[in-house]
Amino acid sequence: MIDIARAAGVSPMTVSRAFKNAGLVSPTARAAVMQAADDLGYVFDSAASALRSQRSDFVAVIIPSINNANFADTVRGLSDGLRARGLQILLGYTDYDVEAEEVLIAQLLRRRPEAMVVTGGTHTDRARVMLDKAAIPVIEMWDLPAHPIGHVVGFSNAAAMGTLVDHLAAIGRRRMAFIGGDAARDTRGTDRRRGFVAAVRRHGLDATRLIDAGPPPISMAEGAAAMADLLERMPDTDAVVCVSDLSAFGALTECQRRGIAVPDQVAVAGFGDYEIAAVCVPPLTTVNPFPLRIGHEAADLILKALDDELPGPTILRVAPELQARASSLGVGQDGRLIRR
Amino acid sequence: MIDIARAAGVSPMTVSRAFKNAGLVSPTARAAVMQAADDLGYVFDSAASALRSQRSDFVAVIIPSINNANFADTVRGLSDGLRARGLQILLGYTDYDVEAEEVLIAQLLRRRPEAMVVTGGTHTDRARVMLDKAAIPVIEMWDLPAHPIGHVVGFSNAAAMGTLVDHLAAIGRRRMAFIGGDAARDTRGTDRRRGFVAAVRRHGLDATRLIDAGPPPISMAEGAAAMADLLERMPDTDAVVCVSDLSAFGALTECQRRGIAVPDQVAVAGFGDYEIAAVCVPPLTTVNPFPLRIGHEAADLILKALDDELPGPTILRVAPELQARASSLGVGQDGRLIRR
DNA sequence: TTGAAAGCGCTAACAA
DNA sequence: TTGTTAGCGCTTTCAA
Repeated sequence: MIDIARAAGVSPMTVSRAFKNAGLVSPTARAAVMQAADDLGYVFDSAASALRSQRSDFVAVIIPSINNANFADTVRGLSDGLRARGLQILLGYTDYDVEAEEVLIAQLLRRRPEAMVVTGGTHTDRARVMLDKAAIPVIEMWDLPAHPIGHVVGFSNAAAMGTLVDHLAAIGRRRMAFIGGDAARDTRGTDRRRGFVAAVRRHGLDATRLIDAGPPPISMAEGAAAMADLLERMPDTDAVVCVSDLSAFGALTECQRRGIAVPDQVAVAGFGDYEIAAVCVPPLTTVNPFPLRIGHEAADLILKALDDELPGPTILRVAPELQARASSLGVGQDGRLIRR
Repeated sequence: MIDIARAAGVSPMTVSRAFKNAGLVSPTARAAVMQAADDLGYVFDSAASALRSQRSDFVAVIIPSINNANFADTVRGLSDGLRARGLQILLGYTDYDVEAEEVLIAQLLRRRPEAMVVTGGTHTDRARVMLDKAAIPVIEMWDLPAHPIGHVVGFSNAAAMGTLVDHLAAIGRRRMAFIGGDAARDTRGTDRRRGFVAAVRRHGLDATRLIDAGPPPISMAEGAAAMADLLERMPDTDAVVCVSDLSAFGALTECQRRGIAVPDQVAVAGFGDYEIAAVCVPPLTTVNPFPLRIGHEAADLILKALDDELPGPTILRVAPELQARASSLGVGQDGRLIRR
């Protein structure tokens, strides 16, 4: 910066101001600085800036998996909303492991992010302490934690599953099964299972058809294997709810391979409204949690929190929406959806 | 750090050394430092460390889209390989736009990454100049650029497509079509189209059945729409190659909706070997580019480059593999694949 | 609108 | 194995 200052015939401070593009520098000076910077191939050093100003312009974001279209959409929403303010995302993923999350939080906090976004409300005690002490805005998303750390942008996974079960009950399904992951790890998956069981019982139906498909995330292939298992053990099942659209698609294909009619013999439903749900044949009944909107709202919340415009911890509900499609409803000759 | 030093009864330098966990500190001193740090809730400041040591421990990685399972796998491979050395990924995505890439490169270079990984070999002139001047290891991946900037981990998209066309020709397909994106933007997609045309011509066949499905990435739904278009305009087509498995799956579903038999009437093939290709019915013939391996190899290359163990620019080929499945071959009564 | 002085929190370099 | 000194490249603060 000193070199640029010399070349432009100004002080380093003017160079600094020119790069912050506030209106605090004369157009002449700015032009001279930019010219010199270009000539000398100068690249601004954010680390030095961050150290002195105590503003890193980082927002840390932790998601369970980088390989998931829904979380990717949320990150896009965050990224879009934060970019306008010059905030950059520092991304980490946990592979659905709270211990890994703790390590990640410790690591990311060293970079002095201005805010931290985490997925879900389940964290280790140490993770909670670290986030508390960090004294930065914290946002939990994709859930409605019973004991939030800071702000929240999410929805009740259990309640959303209830909506799906209500739909299946309304179209006459009585022997519903759930395919999901190992209950211990993926808390959102566990919440969905819990919501399934509660809703099925509420309808006075049998809530014991639960297939454990292993540790999350449940892949398409694992969904297919779980469906095979289910069809062997409980062949009279007339509806299957899967923890996500990906496993639901796997389950659907298993039905196709076995010549089992969907939805005539068994209805199939997923969660997430991934693109595949709308495109596959038949299209999948599912629940849209609006991942992009979650990202946008989280970004908004961060910007407001950084501007001290939030009076206290804010809980923002993004209501999921049922997408009833042919995998549960059936399609008539005229192409319109019909009930069983 | 001064506070920790005081509390632990050592100098700040010893605190610094303890946190670098080299074997340069006595176990006693280290324990005292860690205890004090824990008591005081100290969090190491990477920005200050980066400024003084001129080592950011960042590796910048630029991919076209964060919402793509293949690129996500490559990022996982990179992340796994770099984590062991304490290197953290700074991720950016371009939405398949070279201008956006240029902006991103400028932004990321301000963070002083130790290396930069970009996708493909097409960049703006300014981007090339910036990367040159940055004087850090640069890796281009997912392609074999004609004029590499630095190191390369990739494959020829055109050649890989040729393999697919050869396979279709070998099983007797003669009227092949290609579904892909707007030629101007996605260079890997364009290379695949080019490879398709060249290979089809090599077999003495008509290479004019090219469907433009719009700007990349081509979604499942866009693949379905393109297939509908193709079936209307050239109903005698007996094989369709899509720029990716996602569009290929969309095309497959369009055939299912129209009652067109795959592969009997038309073979469908994709690119990428996404999970859906193996799971859908019938499973999709495709090409596996080994995205995770690309990430691992890129990470290896970076570590070697940072250790000055690379004599010069290195070109690492990761050979893609044809995955011939039932969407092109057909399945006999015994479940084994048969030719047409 | 511009500049001078000081210092953010670490670590390189050197010394003991 | 430990400590001292100086300074990384910016920006805050204050003054002109």
